[in-house]
Amino acid sequence: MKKASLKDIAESLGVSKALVSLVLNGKGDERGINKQTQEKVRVRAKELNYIPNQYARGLRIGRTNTIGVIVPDISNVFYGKLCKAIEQEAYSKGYNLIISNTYEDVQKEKKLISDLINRNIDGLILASSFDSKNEIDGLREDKFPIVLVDRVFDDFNVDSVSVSNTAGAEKAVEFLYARGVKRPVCFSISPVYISSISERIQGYIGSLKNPNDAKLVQIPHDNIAGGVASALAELKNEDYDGIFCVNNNIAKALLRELSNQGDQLKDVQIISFDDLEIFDIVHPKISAIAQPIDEIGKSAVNLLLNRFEAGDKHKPEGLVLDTVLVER
Amino acid sequence: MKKASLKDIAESLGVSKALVSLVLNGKGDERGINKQTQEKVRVRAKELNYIPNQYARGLRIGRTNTIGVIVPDISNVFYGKLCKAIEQEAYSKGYNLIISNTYEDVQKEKKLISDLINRNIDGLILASSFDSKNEIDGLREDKFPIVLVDRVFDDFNVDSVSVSNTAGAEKAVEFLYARGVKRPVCFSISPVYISSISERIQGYIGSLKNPNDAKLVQIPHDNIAGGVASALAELKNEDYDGIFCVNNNIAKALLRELSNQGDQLKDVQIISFDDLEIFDIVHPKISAIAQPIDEIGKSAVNLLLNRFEAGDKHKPEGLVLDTVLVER
DNA sequence: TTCATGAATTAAATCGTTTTATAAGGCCTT
DNA sequence: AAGGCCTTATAAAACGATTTAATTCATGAA
Repeated sequence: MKKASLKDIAESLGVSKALVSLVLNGKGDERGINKQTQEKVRVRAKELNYIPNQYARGLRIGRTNTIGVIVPDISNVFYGKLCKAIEQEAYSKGYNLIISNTYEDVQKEKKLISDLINRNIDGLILASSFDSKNEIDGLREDKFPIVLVDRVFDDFNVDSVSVSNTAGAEKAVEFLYARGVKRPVCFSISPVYISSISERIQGYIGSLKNPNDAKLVQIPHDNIAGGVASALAELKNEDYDGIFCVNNNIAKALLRELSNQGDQLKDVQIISFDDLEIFDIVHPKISAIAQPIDEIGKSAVNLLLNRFEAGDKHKPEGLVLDTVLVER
Repeated sequence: MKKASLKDIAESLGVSKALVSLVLNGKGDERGINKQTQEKVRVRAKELNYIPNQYARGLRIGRTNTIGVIVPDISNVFYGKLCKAIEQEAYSKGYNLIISNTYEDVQKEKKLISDLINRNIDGLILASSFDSKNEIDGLREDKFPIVLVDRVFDDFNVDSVSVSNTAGAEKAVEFLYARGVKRPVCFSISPVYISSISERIQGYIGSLKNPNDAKLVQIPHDNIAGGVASALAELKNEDYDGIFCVNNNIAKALLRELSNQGDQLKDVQIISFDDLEIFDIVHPKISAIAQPIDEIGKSAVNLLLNRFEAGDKHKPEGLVLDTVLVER
């Protein structure tokens, strides 16, 4: 049983391919095609289990109803949930996704972008690892529809969805103070050129009571476990009583290290950017600055769809969503 | 700057599209095309930044170098990691992925399968929520290349990659006994028709010292938190000292519930199928039957690629991988 | 001169749609 | 009988690649 094509339907009914195409695309009435004929076509299409070949269609009309998604690592819960949110919204609007991971590899990201584009995706949702917007300027010039998420660049000419990282970090510091913390320290990831991370660091420093003795630990992104361990060792004799983790990876590593050491840090308050389900079942419990992941995904898709409809006269939008403090 | 096509290259060089196509597909020598001409073509292609239109190509040759992946929920860490493993292997072999989630919705799964297939994916990797293989018989008849992962059916006519769930569950029970547990109970998910789950239950029952008083709790998959809570309440007066969770979702819910209740179950040993990073940073620590996720993904892709090459004379293979006990 | 051989290249068909421009036929007017 | 005007339907071109079956042209052999 081979797949049925337009031609099969047409021949079996003794009509033309054009007519069948018109009917199945809902243009039957508009084009004044006999109701009965229309009905016949629809019935036969169902009988033959006709499914249009999207590639022929895409070739002809230049759209494929497919959105490309590029994230650093889909097995990271944050991006997993983000992809889920994107997928649900896209699916409900009739779009499929092609998802790819960069693992923070800039070269791979470049290759992926061109790979996806020549697969005729209609648009791209990108959580980029690039250190500057230069890399995506080419896309901008080509007016390729793109939405940046999570990690954005200061550029009003491209759609983006992000959260108020600075404000989130401020909330985190305020929370620590409110819990009686006197000297908070920030566990950050390096490199810090990624917008979301640098904004969080700024927010942290900016809201310290005494910005001059900001304690900032940089942990290499490719050796988080080791970085956290040595950071804790170095801080051993320092005087601190609160920790702000810039993302969930750091918080997880911190938890693991504390667990290994038999958590002798009982009197330290911890808060992390990104909420994880596990944060309230571990010891010590970890408070969090939660991102509205579903909304980020949903907005990104809708921004892209708007762009599809408006075409060139679309005015790029930089959406900034709020975070939520989850106290534990 | 519009995208360059074969025709653009051909015209700018005064040769035919056919020649350009041949050269760029590496068939230049084989077809005896002048070396210099070949060089000219390649140079010009680069100049014009030529990228073949995959949809035209796919339409013509019937392949698209795209693999469809359908999983229940990509934001579940297990499937997230599985997708990552699949993506890495596929990418290294020149394939892209289209990933979709079913959220255990059988109707959506059906729709997704036909959606993906008419997008001309070359093959499908499927972690199915179907309760019987009937649903995929249509695909089998059409000889559509498909590999089942994680959840398989007893059917030697379709490729599959799974783990030895029964043996894994046996290991789990043995582990509990070895830790001095006398009366283990199994927290299962319902419905249990999913192969992986039912095999684990069988393994559990089969390896009990006294199968007659097997304690089996069924927790509805759409209300795991509530199910676990009421299960614990019911078991309150029962006499048990070990828990085997059939998957990570149950273990997570159990942890949360224990945490809420201030874990008054200190003397209960817990082991879960599927390992999670967090299992060793929570209290109580949770042992696990770990699945070789990377290998599952890798094998699935390679099985599919073998099938592509061998075509109809491919003999389906049911790969069963071993689990690893992680003691904590 | 003619014919075969081989090297290098190409014309044209094809994949399955969509869409534009046109046609066929019926009926009504004049 | 001819024209005009609906209604309904269709032929054919286009999208951009691949591939088969030819074609051209030079060379060497008979």
